[in-house]
Amino acid sequence: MALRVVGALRDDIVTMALRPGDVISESDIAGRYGVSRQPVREAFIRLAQQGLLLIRPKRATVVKKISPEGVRQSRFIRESIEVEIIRRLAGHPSADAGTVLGELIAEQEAASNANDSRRFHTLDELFHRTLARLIGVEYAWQLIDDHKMQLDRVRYLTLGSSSSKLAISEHRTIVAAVTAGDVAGAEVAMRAHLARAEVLLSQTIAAHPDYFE
Amino acid sequence: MALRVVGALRDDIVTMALRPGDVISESDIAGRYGVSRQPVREAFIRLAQQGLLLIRPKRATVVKKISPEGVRQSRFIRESIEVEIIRRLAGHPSADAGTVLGELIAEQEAASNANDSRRFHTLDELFHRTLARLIGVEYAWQLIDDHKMQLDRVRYLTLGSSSSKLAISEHRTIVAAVTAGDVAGAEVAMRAHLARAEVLLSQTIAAHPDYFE
DNA sequence: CTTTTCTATCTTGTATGGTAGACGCTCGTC
DNA sequence: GACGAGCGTCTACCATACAAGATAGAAAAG
Repeated sequence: MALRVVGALRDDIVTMALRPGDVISESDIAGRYGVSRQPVREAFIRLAQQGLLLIRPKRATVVKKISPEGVRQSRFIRESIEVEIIRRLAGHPSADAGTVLGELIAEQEAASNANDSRRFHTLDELFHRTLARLIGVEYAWQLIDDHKMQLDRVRYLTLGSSSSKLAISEHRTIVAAVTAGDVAGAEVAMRAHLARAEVLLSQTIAAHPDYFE
Repeated sequence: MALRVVGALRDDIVTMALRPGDVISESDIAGRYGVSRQPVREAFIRLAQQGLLLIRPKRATVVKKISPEGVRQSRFIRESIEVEIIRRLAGHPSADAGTVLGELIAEQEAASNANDSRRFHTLDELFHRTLARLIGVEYAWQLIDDHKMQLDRVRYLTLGSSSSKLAISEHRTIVAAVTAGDVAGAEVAMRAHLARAEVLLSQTIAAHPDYFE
């Protein structure tokens, strides 16, 4: 089906198997997956709406280059929402929030010690998603997830730079502030945690300038 | 073209010409607009991704009913971002921000006195969009715009209840806090401004229960 | 009268043919 | 040698035809 093509292409894009600037035609992808052009076309439309492809009518369809400005604003959106989440969470600290988050951090430490960066990435995402779930706005996280694909492409380029120990430490600081009901402290900790991605971006741009616009 | 169908259908949906629960088939719309099924189909995909349509495979396509939970979380997203915007704006008050916003409010008052609710709505949207533009995150507003369609459907159901005078007053309070560099005050004012939509929602649900799920 | 099964007719999904537009290359001209 | 016009070839786009699934209603069996 068409959805299968969507998933396959999205994976290829975020894992940089399809690199920014690559041109892909409907016929090309259709032949590669053994389907007709129509499902591929619909997949293109979906991915274009998600900002991964750029359809230039009657010309070609290219994998969208990463827009530094877009990444910056995606970070702004994420920081706005995550800060609001952490403030509400610290303002009304639930009983089991600390335990649930503590268990997640423990698993993250295990993954970090095992050098399983893939699993650590999953747990890190789950940590932030759990924060949203604890105040009942998990749907809001789905929104972040869509825009996080842009950030994930950058993150994939900098996979080896495992600063997982630092991230775990920051997670602990955040949880501590939440359980203590320290709204201002939780906000500061969350902003600091998210701010680390800023330097990553400029480093990545310098390392792969042709992937950006 | 297909984009024309998208625009027409989106307008019909937010203006309640197509009501939640209505079933629309590709052939039906295709015949109505004098085009083939294919462009209509692609329009359906786009609108489904925006949460306005629900495509049930091999069954039918229906105008999605308004999800109260979805509206609630859309409001959460909007409040998170707008609060962050107003805090940054109050923290670094630019010189001409006060004048630009003041002119917009003056226009709003003119539209309100003329009972031109359509124009007032446009100006209200422009006001918030300008706030985003002033700190360079206009793209973030586009994101809100997508999710605001859900809120706009609710707003359209309560069109006559013109509380424009109150909105203008709140706008003035927000701008005053921004120009004074009062971060906390601006945040409080913005939250109060956005919170008014909450009672609107429950009222609307009671008035049109069959439009919600 | 109730229940079950089958069929007619909807729907969306897929495949294919044809169309118009944009690009690049070749050839001709200055 | 440099530049410009014309043509071939690529693309996304649209229209049409076919296929597969799902539902509603009628017909038949209990």
